[in-house]
Amino acid sequence: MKDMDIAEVSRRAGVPASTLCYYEGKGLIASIGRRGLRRLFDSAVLERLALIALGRAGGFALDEISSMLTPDGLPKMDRGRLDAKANELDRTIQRLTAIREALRHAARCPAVRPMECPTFRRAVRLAGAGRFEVAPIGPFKAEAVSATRGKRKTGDVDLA
Amino acid sequence: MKDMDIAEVSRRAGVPASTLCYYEGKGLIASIGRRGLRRLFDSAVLERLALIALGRAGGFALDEISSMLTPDGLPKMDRGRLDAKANELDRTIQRLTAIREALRHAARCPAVRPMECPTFRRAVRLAGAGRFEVAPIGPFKAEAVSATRGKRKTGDVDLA
DNA sequence: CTACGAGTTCAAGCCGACTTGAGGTCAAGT
DNA sequence: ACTTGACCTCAAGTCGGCTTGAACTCGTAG
Repeated sequence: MKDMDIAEVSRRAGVPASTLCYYEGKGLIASIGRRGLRRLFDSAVLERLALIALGRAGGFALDEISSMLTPDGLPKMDRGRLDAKANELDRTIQRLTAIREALRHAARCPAVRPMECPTFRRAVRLAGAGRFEVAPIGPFKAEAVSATRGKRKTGDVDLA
Repeated sequence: MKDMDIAEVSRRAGVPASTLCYYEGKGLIASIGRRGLRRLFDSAVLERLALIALGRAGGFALDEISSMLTPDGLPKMDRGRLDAKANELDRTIQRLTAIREALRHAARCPAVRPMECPTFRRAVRLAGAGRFEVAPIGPFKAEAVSATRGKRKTGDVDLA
């Protein structure tokens, strides 16, 4: 396979050349050599870029992605790690699904105040958005859905 | 209703006081007055914060959220806008689902190189990886969202 | 041979959503 | 009256993922 210059990789992968440099700097991709100063890539990089894009689309950080790939582009994670990631994603999906339903519902629910509507409140709860002790009309137990991985130091919601 | 000081709101909503100030500055929430310098809130703010958290959890920007709420906390978006949002979210969910499947599959597929496996390739394709318009992932999780607000003019992707 | 322009490096900038720090105010407890 | 410490404001810092700019190199077409 003929090797490609950065412009061609950029074109074929749909990734700006500047990003390719950046990725190379981070060790996410590697050029196969140089012609003068210029990088040369072989087509394997396209595959690798696809994997990187897949990871990004899944919300993974670049560092995380690079820890998931060997220098030769093979995944290097054990099954447990992959499954853990999948589960994490699964929780995200469930949250987003709840929010989507909340939006759809809000589009046609006639309740004056959204929180008066049980369906809406349920969505809020599923979204893990508000463990708030708001107007307890009906059973509204906030379970610690948290798992907030940012450092929420104020994280101890009272909700007695 | 007895009004609350910022510490109480913070505690009950699980949101740092600094964030409450920040939100007030942005016009997302409002205090009902001051005692001396100190802000006073009434309990309606908790509900409003729940809506804000819901929006954030859905990956919406603060500006976007504020454009969706009236000053009195009622949603002000028309049905079309809500549905559009829901659809957006729906596409995100589908992408994430594809990625989740890719991960699960990768955990047990014996193919040496991931891209040799048709199932995996399909997932990559469904994930829309390559031209990423990376969307809402987690709240409180490394903001994967942002960034792509620019122009991805480096358009067509051509996977290996 | 020479100019052109694609490529290179490195530092700095940008965006969003906050957080942190310095320095100041003031309500309330003793 | 005095101390305490919760609260205030505003500027600046942080983090991730890039992008942009300036200054420079060098392969290649004419």
